[in-house]
Amino acid sequence: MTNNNSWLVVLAGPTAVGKTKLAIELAEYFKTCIINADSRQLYKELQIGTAPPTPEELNKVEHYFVQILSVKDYYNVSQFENEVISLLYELFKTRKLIFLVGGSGLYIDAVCNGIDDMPNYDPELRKELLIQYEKNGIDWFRALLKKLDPNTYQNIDLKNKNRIFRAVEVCLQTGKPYSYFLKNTKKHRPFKILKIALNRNRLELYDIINNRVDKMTEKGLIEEAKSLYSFKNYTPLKTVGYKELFDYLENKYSLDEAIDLIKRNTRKYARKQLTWFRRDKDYRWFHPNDKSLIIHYIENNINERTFF
RNA sequence: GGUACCCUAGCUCAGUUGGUAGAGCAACGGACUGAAAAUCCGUAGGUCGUUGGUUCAAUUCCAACGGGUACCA
Repeated sequence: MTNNNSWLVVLAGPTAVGKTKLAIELAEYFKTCIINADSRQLYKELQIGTAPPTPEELNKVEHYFVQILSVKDYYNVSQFENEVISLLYELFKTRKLIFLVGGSGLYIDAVCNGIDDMPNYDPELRKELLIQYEKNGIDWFRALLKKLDPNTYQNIDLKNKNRIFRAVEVCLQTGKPYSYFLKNTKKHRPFKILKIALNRNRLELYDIINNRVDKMTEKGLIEEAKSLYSFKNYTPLKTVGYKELFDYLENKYSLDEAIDLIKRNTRKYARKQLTWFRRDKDYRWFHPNDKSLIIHYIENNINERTFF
């Protein structure tokens, strides 16, 4: 895979825009496989709410990283990066083009650029810090961060408690400031990358999202959420489509309110994804219906027509 | 038909003892390094129901009209 003719083609875009369908058509055309880059389609229990490829679709094209984990498993972007990269080493032995398809911007960037080497989080420490947080509030945490890592304190969003938590955790775990690990260096990849993003008219996208939520409830999303209720505090269940139904099951909302909230939060999520992909100027934008334009774009870039 | 109350941002509602107005949600934009479908930040948007009166000045007080809600007949 050290040759320069290996291509990773990224297909990104907001949820419900049509990535899955188009990716399968493209993979069939180029006779290759798909690596999923959607942080929630990794989990096998999330069958309905994350709109993973259907069994028929999975049969058409070889897929990787779809429903490989349990919601009980701990997982993170760094593991994803490492596992995808070693899989790519294998796959590029027999293929020249591979698709990376999904909507999780951070996961895609981790594969394309890499992320810095840092310690994993320590559940015990986090539990302890959570207790401190409840007791002392966010100001106490800010002060602690300022003491442990003035550099990060200067640069971080001090209103974002997840960021503060993470930085403090790394400092306490390693005895070194978080900023020591944060090098922001782009890793070299022994393959070329072509980035494609999909988008469509906003109202049309919202319409598709709203309809898809209705279809999910018809398919049994509520039952699925009920069956996963006992895992509601696990990270993978902090997901649009599930968290709202957990609140419904706790009588915080009516069912109708919960479903409206799922639609609203999915629309919001789509916008957040667009913000992420817009920032990266390497993306070339297409409408999901422009399949032949996309095929030309890929072929023009890779300069070859056979892929075996 | 009578009485009372209401009409302010796309929605739900604050508010101005008279000096042309805000919150939450929605909309739109942005940030993003082991929680990322997470977690945060910002922007815009109103002839304050209509018409008239009082006043230096009315979204605010008064009247009529229109629309709504509740109660009484």
